[in-house]
Order: sequence, then C-alpha cells, then structure tokens
Amino acid sequence: MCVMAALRRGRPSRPVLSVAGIHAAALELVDEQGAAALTMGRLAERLGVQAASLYHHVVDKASVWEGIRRLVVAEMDWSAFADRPWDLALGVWARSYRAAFIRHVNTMPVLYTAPVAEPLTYQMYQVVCVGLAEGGWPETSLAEVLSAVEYLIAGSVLDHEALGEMFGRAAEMGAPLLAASIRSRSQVVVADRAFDLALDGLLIGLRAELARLQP
Amino acid sequence: MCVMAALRRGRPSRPVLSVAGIHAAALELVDEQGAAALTMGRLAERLGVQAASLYHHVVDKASVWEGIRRLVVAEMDWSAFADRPWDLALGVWARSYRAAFIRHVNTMPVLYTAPVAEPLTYQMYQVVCVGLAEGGWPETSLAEVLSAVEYLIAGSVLDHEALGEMFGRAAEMGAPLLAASIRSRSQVVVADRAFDLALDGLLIGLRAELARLQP
DNA sequence: ACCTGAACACCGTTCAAGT
DNA sequence: ACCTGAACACCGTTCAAGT
Repeated sequence: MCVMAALRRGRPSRPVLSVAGIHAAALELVDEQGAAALTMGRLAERLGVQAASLYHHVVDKASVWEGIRRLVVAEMDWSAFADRPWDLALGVWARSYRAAFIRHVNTMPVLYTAPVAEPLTYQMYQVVCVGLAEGGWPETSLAEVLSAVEYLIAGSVLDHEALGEMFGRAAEMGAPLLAASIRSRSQVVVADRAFDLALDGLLIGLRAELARLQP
Repeated sequence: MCVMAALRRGRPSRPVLSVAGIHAAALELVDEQGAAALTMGRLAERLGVQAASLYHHVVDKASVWEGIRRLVVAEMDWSAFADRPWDLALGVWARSYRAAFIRHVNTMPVLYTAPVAEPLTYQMYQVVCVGLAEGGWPETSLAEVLSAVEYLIAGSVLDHEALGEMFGRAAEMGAPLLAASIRSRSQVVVADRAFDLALDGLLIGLRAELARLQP
C-alpha cells in the first residue's frame, strides 16, 4: 500500500491508469475478497481514483471480467498440443487449467457462466481443437470432449476449494453424514489424487471412444 | 395475466402474498428471463405489489434463492435409495437431478455456487449418503462420490443447454473449429445419449473403486 | 487525452404511516 | 399482520467541466 496524493481536477501530467493495471487490480480484488467485491467503485478506490475514471480505459464492467479471464487463461499451458499426442497434451492442459483455477477459485462462478468474449481464450480452444482433430477426433465430437474435460476440472476445483463453504450448514440441517464426510476428506492431497484418478479415467474412456469412432 | 386493482394504503382484507407464491413467481421469472432478471423490484411487480412488501414474507433475496432451490430439488427423485442397490439408486437420482436442472437451467449459475441453506436439500443428501454408506462406501468417500455425480450432471446440462451461448463468438474470434463443432453437435438426442454413456461409465468406475476399497 | 464531480436509473433493504 | 410510500446506501454508467 502506498499513500498517494489526491488527484486534482483536470488531466494528470502522466496517466495514472492503464488497461493492464485495471485488470490486474481487478483480479487481485476478486482473489482476495470474492466475485461480489468487484464493483467499479471499490476497484477505483484500490487504484486511487474515481469510479468514473475507469471508463476512460474500459468500456464496461463485463469487459473487466473478460480481462480477468485473459489473466487466468494466460496461466494455462496448451503448448503440448504443438508436438505431443492428443491424449498426453490434453492431460498437460487439463492439469494446468485446474492449477490456474485453484489459484483463482473466486473467479469461477463468473468465468464459468458469462459468455466468453476474449480472444486469447478462443485462441487456446482453437489450438486444443486442432490438436484433437489431428489426433483423429471428428469435428462433431470436439465440443463434447472439451466440455467433459472442463467440467471435470470445475467439479474438482470446487471439490478442492469450495465444498466446505457450499455445504457448511450440513451438520445443523439434517445431513450429518455429508458433514462428517466433508470433514474427514479435508486433506488437499486427497482431492489432488482424486483428480489424477478421474482424469486418467476420462482419458482411458476417451481413447476407447475414439477407437470406436474410427475402426 | 389478470388485471388487478391497485392496492390501497393499509393492510389488505386478505393477504395478497405468501412465501410459496413468492418462491414460485421467482422461479418463473428466472426460468423465463435468467438469473439476473430476479430483482426484488421485478419480482414484486410480477406479484402486483411493492418491493418493500416482499420483506413481510421473506428475510432477504438470498432466502428467495433458497426457496427456488427447494422447488428444483423437489423435482428430483431419491426414493430409490430406500430399497434398491446403491448403484441403481444413484443412477435414478442422477437422471432425475439432470432432468430437473434441464428444466431450470437459468438457476444453475447461482444454485451451484451459493452456499446451501435449505433443509430439503440437506435431507436429500442425507438419504443419498445413507444409501451409499449402506452400500458399503466408507464415510471418507461419500463427498467425493457425490461431487463426481453432481459435476458430471453440471457438465452435461451446460453442454445440453448453454454451450452455444457460452461460446457464441467462437467463429468471429479465431476458434472456427470450436464453432463448427458446436453447430454440428446441436441435436438434443446426442447430449442425452452422451449423458447416459458417461453416467454408465461413472457407475462402472465407482463399482470398481468400491471393490478395491473393501476386498 | 484523462481526471473529477455531479447526475441518472436501478438495486436491496429499512421503517414509519396507514388499515 | 400486511400493505404503501419515502428514504438510505450502494450500484453501473454518462457527461460536462477542468487541465
């Protein structure tokens, strides 16, 4: 935290805001305080500025969320699709995808439901789709393979990070077994191993399905 | 739609609102216009009443969402856990769970991320957990079995209903393969069959895992 | 071009006034 | 007890005024 002089009325001698800085501050805010804490007012406050000033750099709040999406996607690794077999590359991508969302769980409710309007994200999907297609997958199956992987990840991340919060009132509200199970399950290692198992299982299933599709 | 006389200032001779009526109207609103359309103002309007009046019956907006959760959960079928083997009951429950959320897709973003504070939902989980435990599953695995099933469902429902909206700009933003795949995949029947296959696969995996756990 | 301050419509919520 | 109308703090967004 730095103390900053209040800005005077007119244009500052050097710009105090930038698109990248706004997006970075927004992600920080969401990481620290959750998706609901991201308001234009609080984001501006964190940047030492008025809410209205943000609109000189971003068109609206939805575009701030797409900036956040870019930062999270940029942490993923889809490079293996360039030169490795599709199943191996899919495994590398899925693990990095999961790791990125574990670092930024609070972004999930929004990023998993808002329409994607962010070029880097589409670039990533294009590379993944090309890799799968070159691996022999028919066009009609690509979207389904992707959603299978993505929602396995979503489930795993929420299981890893949010299950306790989601079902926090299980004990007092008539679900003692669920409460006990969540309590006893709480080591991170378990969730990680469960993901590895589930991903390996999915990859086995996908290889079998592909063999069935192209005899 | 019925034309209603504007209400006068004081207490009406017969109550015009009820908790059940508010929850039902809220679910209708979300089904028709999406989660963002649920505001206390628009909900009140639909009920022919002022927003402030709602607070005589519900404590806050979050409790309205929990009322919606109850209505969706009430459409699910967990009766088979009473007298059928755990894997069969899990299959029946999962299919009814999926069908309920397909009828109410717009509720998913909120219901899947907001903490559960609704007794019927916990009752359902308790019955499911008891059924699994009686089937031989150790307490430590219950939460993971549940999340595996739930996120398979989430993935399938979003694939079924929302993939086109989510990736609507794929074609113009550099992901032509993804766009083509979503277009070519669009028959509902495919998504249904894919879910049946995936669920059967998951059940096979779970039976194997249970056998490994209790030799 | 890039900031402020004031304004707008809307949001969830509270509460005194009225029957 | 149960509705209205007025009020509150907050929200996203616009825009004229200022440098």
